[in-house]
Formats: sequence, C-alpha cells, structure tokens
Amino acid sequence: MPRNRRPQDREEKRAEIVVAATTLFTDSGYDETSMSKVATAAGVTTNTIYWYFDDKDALLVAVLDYVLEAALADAALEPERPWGEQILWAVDRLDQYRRLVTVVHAKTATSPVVEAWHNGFHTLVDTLLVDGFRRVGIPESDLVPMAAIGTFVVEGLLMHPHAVKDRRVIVQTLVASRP
Amino acid sequence: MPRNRRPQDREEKRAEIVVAATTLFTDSGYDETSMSKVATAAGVTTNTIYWYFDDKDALLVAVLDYVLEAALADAALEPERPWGEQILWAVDRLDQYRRLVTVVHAKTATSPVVEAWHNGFHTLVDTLLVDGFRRVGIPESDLVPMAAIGTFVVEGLLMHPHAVKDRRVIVQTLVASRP
DNA sequence: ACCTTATCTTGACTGGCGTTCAAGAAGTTT
DNA sequence: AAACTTCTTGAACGCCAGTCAAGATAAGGT
Repeated sequence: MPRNRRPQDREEKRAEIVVAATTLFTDSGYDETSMSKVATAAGVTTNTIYWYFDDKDALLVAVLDYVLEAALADAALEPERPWGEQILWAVDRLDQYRRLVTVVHAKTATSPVVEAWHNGFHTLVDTLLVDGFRRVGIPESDLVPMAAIGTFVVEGLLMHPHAVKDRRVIVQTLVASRP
Repeated sequence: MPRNRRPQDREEKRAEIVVAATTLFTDSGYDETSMSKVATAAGVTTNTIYWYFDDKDALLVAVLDYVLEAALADAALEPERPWGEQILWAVDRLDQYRRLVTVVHAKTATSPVVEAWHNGFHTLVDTLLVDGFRRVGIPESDLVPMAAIGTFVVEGLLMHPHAVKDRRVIVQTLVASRP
C-alpha cells in the first residue's frame, strides 16, 4: 500500500515543472533549453526533474500532453463554424507551438516515447479531419486521402510562417476542392 | 593571388567529408552523428572538418546541397510523365532523406544558414509545383495556394512513413482535385 | 515516543558533445 | 633557403544529459 507524503503534492510539483518547460520549449526551443534552465525556472534542481521524469524526452511528451489537452478544451468551447474556419482556428491556436511541431517530427525517429505520442496525435487528428470532410460532402471513398492531405496542410502551415491572409486562401482552397 | 597547395585538392577533400557526413546524417540522424564520427568516417580529425566548414550547421547545408543537386540531376534524366507520377517519383527519390527533412525544419528556427537553404529550397519547389499544376489545368488564380498544398503534401509524405500504395492514393487525390 | 519505510531532494560526478586555440607540417612563391 | 599560405593536429574549454550515493522529510507500525 502506498505511503505517500502528500497524496497530490506530487502532481502539483510535476505540473509546475511542465509549465516552466512549456514556456522554455516553445519560446527558446527544445534543444536550446537545457535541463538546468528548466530547473531554475521551476525553482528546483536538475535532479529533482529526473525524479518526476525519466529523461528530457519524457518531459517533452508531458509538455505535449499539456498543451494538447488545453487546446482541446478550448476547442470544445468554440461555437459551431464552417469547416474551413474550424481548421483556421486550429492553426491559429496551435501556431504558438510551432517549434514543438518541428521538434516532435525530428525526435520521432529516435525517441520511442515521442514517436508514441506522435502516433496518438495523428490518430486523433485523422478522426477529426475525416469527420470534417464528411460534413462538407466529400465522398466516403475519398475521405481517407483527403484527411491525410488535411493533416499535411495543417502541419505545413504550422511549420512554415505564413501571413494570416495566405493561410486563409490555402485552407479555403483545400476545403473547396473536389475530386 | 591564390597560392593553393594543389588547386583542386581542397574541393576533393571537402567532397569526401560531405559524402561521409551524408551517409551518417541520413542513416543515423544529424543529432546522433557527432563531428568525431564524421571525422573518423572521412579519415580525418575533427579539427580538419572545421577547416573546411564553419560549424556543424554548415556541414549540414553542404550535405543538403549535395543530395539536392544529385536528385535534380536524376530528375532531368527522367522521361516525361503524368503530373501525379512526377510527384510520386520525387517522393520516392527523396524518401531516403526523410531524416534530413525533419532536421532542416527543426534547425531552421535557430540556424540562419539552414534557414537560408530552406528558403531557397521552397522557392525552387514552389516554381516546380506551380508549373506542374498549370499543366493539369488548374486555373491561374488557384495556382499559388495549390502549390503550397502540394509542397505540404510532399513534405508530409516524406516526414510520415506511408505504404507506397497509400502514397499513390493521396497524390492522385491531390492532383485530381479541382476547386 | 521510536524506528522503519517510502518519498523526495540534492551535491558531486561522468562521459560525450561542439567548438576553439596555438603550434606545427607541407607545399608554393620569392 | 627564407617567407608565406595552406592545411592538420593535440590539447583544452565550457556545456550538456544523465547517474549515484547520501541525506532530508513525513507518514505508518509498534
């Protein structure tokens, strides 16, 4: 039976570290942020971080879970809108995590834990996109490739800076196109 | 006036280092390849690499130039084919450089020299895609957003493993779609 | 009250990394 | 053969992710 010091203290402290890491990873970049910088920002020592997280990759995954959960919660509050506007909202909302997008793809090749998160993320995005394209009348036989194209466009917009106006044109072209 | 030891020795040795780095970067990854591993593979010491390249980023750019030039030379030898087949050929040809694609996007945020290469690359790809989509009858007003979508699809296919059959379906859906 | 036990924190350390520096070897020009 | 440029190298530096063993803290059992 567990003999925790304080039952929820652990999760609180863990969350503090994740918050500190999120700011640093998104603003300065993952590779550019050392564990000691995260530690200082969170008011602990580097070794303490290693008590809560296996390694730096695990901390990255915790950050990814954190920002994704927050974005999904925001999305749930948004009113119903046309399909194109929904995609644009998502791109706008996730734009602040641009640097995380690139680093996830780079680390997926070498870090199993990041790869697992990446797989789960794509599964989620895929179901959302299939539903969206179905709503605008894409035939059932084309839903799978269209969802893939949609994913690539969203990721592409996040990984490459575009003016808001250009984003709009690209997304409108995407949702307006028919086989 | 130049007083070279041997006029072209320099370029030869530089090329040897680039070839060694290309294999290691594409097979093992950029971050996972230390300068000393490149040096050993090229039969020199790490310091010698720094005589030919400013830093590791500059070596990466040299590798990118090298593989892109080779791919473009190959493309020039290919016979004329339908637009969709041309895109699929490019994805097949570049698939071996998957790991370079992800690392370029990740390093673009922090390395000016990689960012510059990335910008040039996108300019090149954009003109190729605009021409291709024009050939299949996309109206002039939609060429720019379609080229952007095409770029994102190609990059997406390179960054995410897909069965050859799935690639085909996605690209065919892309080139068949009309506003 | 005391001892045990699990949870948490830390200082000191390790091996490897990218990069720099000063010194030297090798070839070319004068 | 002296001077100068080009190339190569051994040794070192500061920083990094990650490890280890020792200690601090609070709860449970007796």
